Amino acid sequence: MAAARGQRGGDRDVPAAPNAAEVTMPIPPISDAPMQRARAIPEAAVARLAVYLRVLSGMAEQGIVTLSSEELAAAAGVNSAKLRKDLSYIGSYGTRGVGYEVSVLVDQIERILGLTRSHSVAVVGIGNLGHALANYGGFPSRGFPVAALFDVDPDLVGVPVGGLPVSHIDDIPRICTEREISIGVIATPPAAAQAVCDRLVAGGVASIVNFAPVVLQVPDHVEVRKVDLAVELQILSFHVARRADSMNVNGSALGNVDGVVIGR
Amino acid sequence: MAAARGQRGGDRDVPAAPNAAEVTMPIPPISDAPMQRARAIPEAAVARLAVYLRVLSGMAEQGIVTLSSEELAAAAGVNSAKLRKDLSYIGSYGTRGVGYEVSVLVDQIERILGLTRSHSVAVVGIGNLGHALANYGGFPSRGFPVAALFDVDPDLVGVPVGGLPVSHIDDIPRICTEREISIGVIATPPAAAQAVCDRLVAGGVASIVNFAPVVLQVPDHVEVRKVDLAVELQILSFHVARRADSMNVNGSALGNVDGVVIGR
DNA sequence: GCGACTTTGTGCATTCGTTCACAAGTGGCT
DNA sequence: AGCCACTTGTGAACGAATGCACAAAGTCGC
Ligand SMILES: NC(=O)c1ccc[n+]([C@@H]2O[C@H](COP(=O)([O-])OP(=O)(O)OC[C@H]3O[C@@H](n4cnc5c(N)ncnc54)[C@H](O)[C@@H]3O)[C@@H](O)[C@H]2O)c1
Ligand SMILES: NC(=O)c1ccc[n+]([C@@H]2O[C@H](COP(=O)([O-])OP(=O)(O)OC[C@H]3O[C@@H](n4cnc5c(N)ncnc54)[C@H](O)[C@@H]3O)[C@@H](O)[C@H]2O)c1
Repeated sequence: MAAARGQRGGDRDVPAAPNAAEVTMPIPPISDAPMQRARAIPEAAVARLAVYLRVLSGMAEQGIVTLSSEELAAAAGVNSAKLRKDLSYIGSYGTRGVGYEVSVLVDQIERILGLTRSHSVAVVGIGNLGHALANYGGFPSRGFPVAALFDVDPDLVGVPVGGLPVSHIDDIPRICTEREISIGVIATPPAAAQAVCDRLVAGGVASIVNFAPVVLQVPDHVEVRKVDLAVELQILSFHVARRADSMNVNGSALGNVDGVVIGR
Repeated sequence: MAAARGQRGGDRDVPAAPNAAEVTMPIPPISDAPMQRARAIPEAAVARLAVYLRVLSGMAEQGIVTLSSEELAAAAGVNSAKLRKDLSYIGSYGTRGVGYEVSVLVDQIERILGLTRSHSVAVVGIGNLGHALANYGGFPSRGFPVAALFDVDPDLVGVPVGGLPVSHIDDIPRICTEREISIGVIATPPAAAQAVCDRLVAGGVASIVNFAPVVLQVPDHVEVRKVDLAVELQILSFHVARRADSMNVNGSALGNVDGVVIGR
């Protein structure tokens, strides 16, 4: 039964077709090519642009006015060629022989990332994690005001968290529509995540960040980014194991109990 | 001054060389090829294996014994060809015409991910997020016991959180070495992250998960996975803006105020 | 035992992303 | 005015990851 697909942000992977239809165009043989179909920015580049933006904001605060791709690249932890190519996707805002003006880059990246308008966020599941998210000041200050909180627990409903009262999950569709929520954050136990996700979608939310360790099934027009701590830890574990293996010239993997890892 | 690189997990990107030296081997012309040098598993596949593992664990609990690549792929939200290729990196454990045995896959994936031994975790920065992490039961139960907590705040030092007393950050190197911490989780304010990271590295920690919105500079042998909420939100914002743009056949982007997005 | 059917495992083409390396601009200095 | 040092922007080569499609390998019913 071909089950719904969706689930954009695999983990550290960059899925291909965003919308299926419309983006790919298998048979464009003759036809008129009207305009260059808004050059696509590689998914991976978008993620890095967000990082550049933060680094640049920090630099702006330090009063830095101009910098070279080499400097920005070092600060962002990437290769300078990659950085220049990333920036080239959004236009040509540098000056050869000089570098980039910080404020110009900030403006342009914000424009591309759609940060010129703010995007209201709803957090669902006000437990340990949900509390942390609701109280976190870093979102509102960056154009992502937390405009709704939801939980199923009657003891929580009505209680203000981070200055905003918690609503009941039954009201998700109505309130999300009313408050024009554009991003939903799921921080419920795994078992509840799919149901919560469905309600968010019913409320018109097309962008979701999911902290629950489950794979959400969503319609095509909805984008899900997964944040999965357990997966992160397991990836690290994999690399640790790998490193240990490659040192295993003489076997005895289990004998190696004195866990000091290269002390430095 | 070539500044330190490092910073493994860009975001949604899959950096190439894990260890630089040792992994690639430019000139293996004649020489004896003893064994096939542990075929490399693509970085992106590793992340998915962790997801398959969780899905499989869930299935095992439901009493499912056998399943096909198609079924597992649907449950994990990926294409079945990709799933089979991912599994093929770790060996051939399926039966043609039948499928895979859940318990076999679970064992094999755990083996590959290095989950046969447990990896002690230290959390640094016991604030909102740190508390949530320290109290979270999902890590210990999956082979990642939280074995140390650190903070700079004197009021917190000594206080037990999730059953474990908080230690002072000055003791990071000593305690990490003593307790054989293999993974460090940074949940401090951004300004403190680099210093904390340095101490973890000094304590022999070679794997780090960083929640602070800063780019950490680490030596080559240390792997950093970044978890960056703000970046996730901005990526979603980008796609929202993009969708809005592509609908803009007749302009008036700002006029579209009745946020209902295809309600469904 | 045999043939029909199912599902794996993988070679291959393709698409996506990174890196190299250099021509083309820019500003400053003489 | 001309030259030089510097830095961008990008074409092109490379490499990684994805998806297709099918042969190989197995099961099941008879
Ligand atoms: N706490 C962490 O550090 C951490 C780390 C990684 C992943 N996670 C994941 O994040 C999620 C939340 O974790 P947590 O530690 O905050 O859990 P928690 O148990 O503290 O909080 C869960 C909250 O969700 C609410 N809830 C339960 N069912 C609900 C429903 N149907 N609709 C709405 N709300 C509902 C509960 O009332 C509770 O307030 C879990 O899926 C967990 O696996 C948490
Ligand atoms: N809370 C969230 O939902 C959230 C979301 C995304 C990112 N983050 C990031 O995670 C980090 C932690 O967020 P938070 O909300 O828990 O912040 P918080 O202010 O609640 O907690 C920070 C903790 O770090 C401690 N600390 C300060 N300096 C330290 C140092 N030098 N060494 C060790 N500990 C130190 C503080 O005492 C405090 O306990 C921040 O970098 C934040 O940007 C948080």
